[in-house]
Amino acid sequence: MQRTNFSEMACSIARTLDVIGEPWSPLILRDVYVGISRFEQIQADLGISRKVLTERLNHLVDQGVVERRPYDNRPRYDYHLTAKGAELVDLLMVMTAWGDKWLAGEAGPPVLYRHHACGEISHVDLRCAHCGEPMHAYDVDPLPGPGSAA
Amino acid sequence: MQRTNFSEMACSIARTLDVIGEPWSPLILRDVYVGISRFEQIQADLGISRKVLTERLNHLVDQGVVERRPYDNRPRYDYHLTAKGAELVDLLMVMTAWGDKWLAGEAGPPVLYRHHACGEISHVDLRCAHCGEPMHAYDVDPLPGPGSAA
DNA sequence: CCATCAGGGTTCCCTGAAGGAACTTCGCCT
DNA sequence: AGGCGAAGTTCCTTCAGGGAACCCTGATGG
Repeated sequence: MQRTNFSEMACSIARTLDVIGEPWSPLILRDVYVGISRFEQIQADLGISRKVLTERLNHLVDQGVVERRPYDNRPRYDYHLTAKGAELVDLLMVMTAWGDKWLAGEAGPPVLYRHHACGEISHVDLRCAHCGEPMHAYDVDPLPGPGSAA
Repeated sequence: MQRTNFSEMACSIARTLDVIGEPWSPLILRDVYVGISRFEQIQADLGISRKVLTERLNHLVDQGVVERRPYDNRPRYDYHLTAKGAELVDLLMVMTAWGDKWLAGEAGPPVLYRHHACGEISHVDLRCAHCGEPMHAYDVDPLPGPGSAA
């Protein structure tokens, strides 16, 4: 995607974008997460160009969020999330929650999440890791950190 | 960014990407959120091309996540988050948390969040909106919803 | 034992978006 | 009247995405 290399930016958002910010990457991650794990399956599911899919998968593997595994004696591989990648799914769940709320379409969401603990179809809510209270845009003061140009 | 129009995909992740998935958009949102709200300021802070910044801001305004306001009698404008945009900040906080954890760099994060409720510099954790228990990748079953091709 | 098949890519060309710098516009300021 | 500064706009060049065709490898099958 970006000509500009975000990883130089000393910003966690920018660096995260450098990992999954390229076009298609979040959708590829979603597919891998829900079990669409083979090249052909992902390509067919997303309608993505094979060239771009190759590039994205290589990049995700390089970044350590996805793992390439042989599943046959023949040269056949599938892709699985690493621990690092599994935590990126948080991002997908937040995108899903926001999209469901603000952009709800006719066809409805393609992925529903049933929460093991309560058994309900639910969505995520953000809490403070420290005190457990809700933590959204106006529940915090954003403070310029060391890497800020502001 | 994408030639392919994600908004057609009947997928909340894809539709969300259609709003803030283009290169730079999340970083622009971050700037607006932390108070870097004028065209020149954002351009200088990010080093983004003026052309692309214009396009992104127009798109964000069209999507209703950012609002353009005059701040002078002269033709001067600044940009502010709408309610829809403020909820997108959730996404930035999750990206920050993930990036801080997995991609920590020398310079450290550019934005720190101090939580009003507890006064601590903290980060977000995802909870089930229904039962309040932790909700991450392997705490849920992703179920194919109506829009899925799987 | 050669032909076919299927998965997983790679190569090629074409188009369109990002980068970058120069130019424009509008209204204040002196 | 001339200059300034914010906020764009225009133009050109370069590079990444789309799409289709091609390639390679190890079964399988007649």
